[in-house]
Amino acid sequence: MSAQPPTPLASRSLQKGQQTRAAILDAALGMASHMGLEGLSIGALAEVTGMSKSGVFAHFGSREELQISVIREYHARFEEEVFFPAIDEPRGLPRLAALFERWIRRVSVELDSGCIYISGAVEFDDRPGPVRDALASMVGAWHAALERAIRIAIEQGHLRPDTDPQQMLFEIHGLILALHHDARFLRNPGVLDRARRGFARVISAYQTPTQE
Amino acid sequence: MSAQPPTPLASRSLQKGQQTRAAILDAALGMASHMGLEGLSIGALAEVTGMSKSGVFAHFGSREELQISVIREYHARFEEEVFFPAIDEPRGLPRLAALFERWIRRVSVELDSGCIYISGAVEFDDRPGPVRDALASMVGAWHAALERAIRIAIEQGHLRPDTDPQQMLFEIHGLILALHHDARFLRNPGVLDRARRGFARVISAYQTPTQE
DNA sequence: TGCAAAATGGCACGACCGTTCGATTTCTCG
DNA sequence: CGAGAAATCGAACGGTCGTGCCATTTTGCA
Repeated sequence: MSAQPPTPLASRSLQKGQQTRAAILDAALGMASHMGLEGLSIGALAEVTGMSKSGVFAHFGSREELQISVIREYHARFEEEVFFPAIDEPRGLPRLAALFERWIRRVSVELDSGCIYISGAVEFDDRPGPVRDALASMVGAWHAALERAIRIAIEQGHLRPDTDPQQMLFEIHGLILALHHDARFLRNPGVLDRARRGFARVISAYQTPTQE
Repeated sequence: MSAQPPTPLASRSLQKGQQTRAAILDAALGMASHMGLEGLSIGALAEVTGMSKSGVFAHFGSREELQISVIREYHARFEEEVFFPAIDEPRGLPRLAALFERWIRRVSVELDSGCIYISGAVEFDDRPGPVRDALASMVGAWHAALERAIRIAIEQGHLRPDTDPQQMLFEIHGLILALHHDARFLRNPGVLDRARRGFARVISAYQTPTQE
């Protein structure tokens, strides 16, 4: 839908269109971060980018496709900022800790605030359809990556062998959600350190009783 | 606004009006549980209750007031189902555990599913105004009640005296949010027991090292 | 340079929204 | 029972929304 050129000729004609499409997507991501995926409006998007409504519309074909594109774009940036840098860390606890540290920063930073994975999950938990499917797929991939990191930490002997990876992931995920809630809704300062302390407690509960 | 009669005469004229108002509010609560507070529509509400749009509208005066009324109604039911029954338990850990157990049931039950506190926090974290204020007030009251229960458990000697109540509340709240996320968005079964196990781990981390 | 294709703009449609207003029905109570 | 108040209805307004259609501009390539 976005990689193969539909016309047999003109193999590399993806210049101007893709460029403005990227600009629209960038604005859409900022808008969705503040107003949610359901708050995305083609009219408002046109106003921000200085284009006409139909000009914006033509790039996606439907509002739903726009929402899905925003989700994919968020996924790409999330990988870039959280997953890829952390995956360079040594296998086991260091990598898991790096994933968490970058995760909490991504969620709580004031700038382009708001995690679409979290707000989208609430918006679409009762709304079946392609948008929900795309969202669930991305969130599932991220959770699977985290679970993998936990399993590696077990294999490396950093965590107790009887650790339940899904249970541990559940508890870590809860810390992220509480961070998001308290930082963005309640505007509690210093909540980032609460998340870090919670993570340390989870780790210490599951790690092999070496030092101490 | 809802208790004192506005007219000097007619002291007990709150019969038919309040009755249909309650019916509307009941339908609105169910609708908001599924579509969110922003998904509340006066037209759809009129269709469900079999009234006219203006008939529904007249009971609240504005959509915002309707949303706030829904929040207050949810708060009342939350108190009724979670807070009041648990407050009868003995002070300390039993009471705290009862609060948590009723809380997770309220959040994860399939029927009129969806916690308005949670979905509302996401919807209004970037939207100032009276609705957000009302929501934050209710959530704040509930968190304060929980923190009080934790402090009592410390006083009773059930929890270690150096326990940070806010930190503990943060971690418990995370379990609830993760439960809500996994149950409603990911549709993971058995996630209720994950929340219970997480709570047990939090308790065991903060409780006084008596038995074992 | 010129031509086809891609990109964008302009305009209007139909649907739904919250809200207003005045008429009408229904209730409440002396 | 009857008067006055409360509750409800019906229709309409102004607005925003996503979307379709067609003219126009811009782009990219032979």
